[in-house]
Amino acid sequence: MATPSSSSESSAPAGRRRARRTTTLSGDMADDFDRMAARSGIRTTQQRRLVYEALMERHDHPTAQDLFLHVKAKVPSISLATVYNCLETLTNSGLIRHVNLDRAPSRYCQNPDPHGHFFCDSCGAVSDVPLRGKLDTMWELPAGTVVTHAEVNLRGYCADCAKSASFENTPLS
Amino acid sequence: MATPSSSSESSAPAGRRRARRTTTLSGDMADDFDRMAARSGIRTTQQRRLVYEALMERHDHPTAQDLFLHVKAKVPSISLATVYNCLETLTNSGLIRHVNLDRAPSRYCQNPDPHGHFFCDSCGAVSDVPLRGKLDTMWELPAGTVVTHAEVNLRGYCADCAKSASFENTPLS
DNA sequence: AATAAGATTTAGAATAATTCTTGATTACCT
DNA sequence: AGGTAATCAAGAATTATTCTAAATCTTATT
Repeated sequence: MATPSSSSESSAPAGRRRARRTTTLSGDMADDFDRMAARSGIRTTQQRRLVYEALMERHDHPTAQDLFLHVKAKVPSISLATVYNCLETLTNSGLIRHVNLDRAPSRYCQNPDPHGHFFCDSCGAVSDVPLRGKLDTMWELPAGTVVTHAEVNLRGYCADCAKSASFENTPLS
Repeated sequence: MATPSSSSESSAPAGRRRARRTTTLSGDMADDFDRMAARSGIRTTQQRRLVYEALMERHDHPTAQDLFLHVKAKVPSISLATVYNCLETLTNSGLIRHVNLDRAPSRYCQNPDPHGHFFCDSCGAVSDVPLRGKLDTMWELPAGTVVTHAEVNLRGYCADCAKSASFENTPLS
């Protein structure tokens, strides 16, 4: 009732399996989610799919609140707690990443591969940062230590802001 | 009235300048704080000195609450908000460091030099981690980006815990 | 040493992100 | 299709941290 299907299902190419799909952008993305969810051993619920898709649409590392509003526009019955639950499940399954800077509201990252994050103190932008070299060559840990999660967070001024800014903080090096 | 001076002031060796010292461990450490505070341009209050000293006594990255209880044992009038204020001032002055893992209570680090932190998910220990190489060679940022703060947080199992543990999480690599 | 001005401290209230609780709904296995 | 455990919605609860206002302290200046 809420979401009219944009094109008739019968015109879908052969090779597509599932039929009922209430709300989504492209069937491909939804299939992606279902496939990854199955591989991760988590249940595929509509809420998880919507939260996942909402995050995949964005490269700006939204907060749970951001995603909640976005998803709620399509499915008004969703609750913020559910968005938190979905994000936790997706994070634990390795499909997305959870990003924290200081005690600001958590942000979420669509890119599950190892990388760092840069936070611009001037414009507030958050961006992915490729890391040079293999993770375990970057630090020295006692033999026998097992590292399951690594997090690299940088703060400062992005190139655009740095040009015009007189920053109060001294650069690191 | 509250704090009797422990020794007569007149017997202090020449070369010492300041006189009144209410509560401290060793004069040396207090002098350290006063010197560093002066260099950083912050006021030297008794609370800041006590919080600083409490942190310097420990290598285990205590929380604000931990430090509050420790200092309160000596100076019962101190408030938790003051401990937070002092820690923020000391952090902003670069005398100590603020450490966050996920959304657990903030921890504080006595070592202001660049290094990372390792959190053991089994025993809860937090330890400093030396970083190999210079910071700005570890990641790739667009030209012109200014980095003022860098944070490396690792999570997993310390050598002791890893020996006996069957961990649920897969190691990173 | 006394004074003035502004910073800091205290105590408790307020904030806000996140988690918890409970009953209803849903996905998935057989 | 039916049974069962997982998940969801709604709102209350939690809790680390920040804010507020009045009192006190630090420091620079007499």
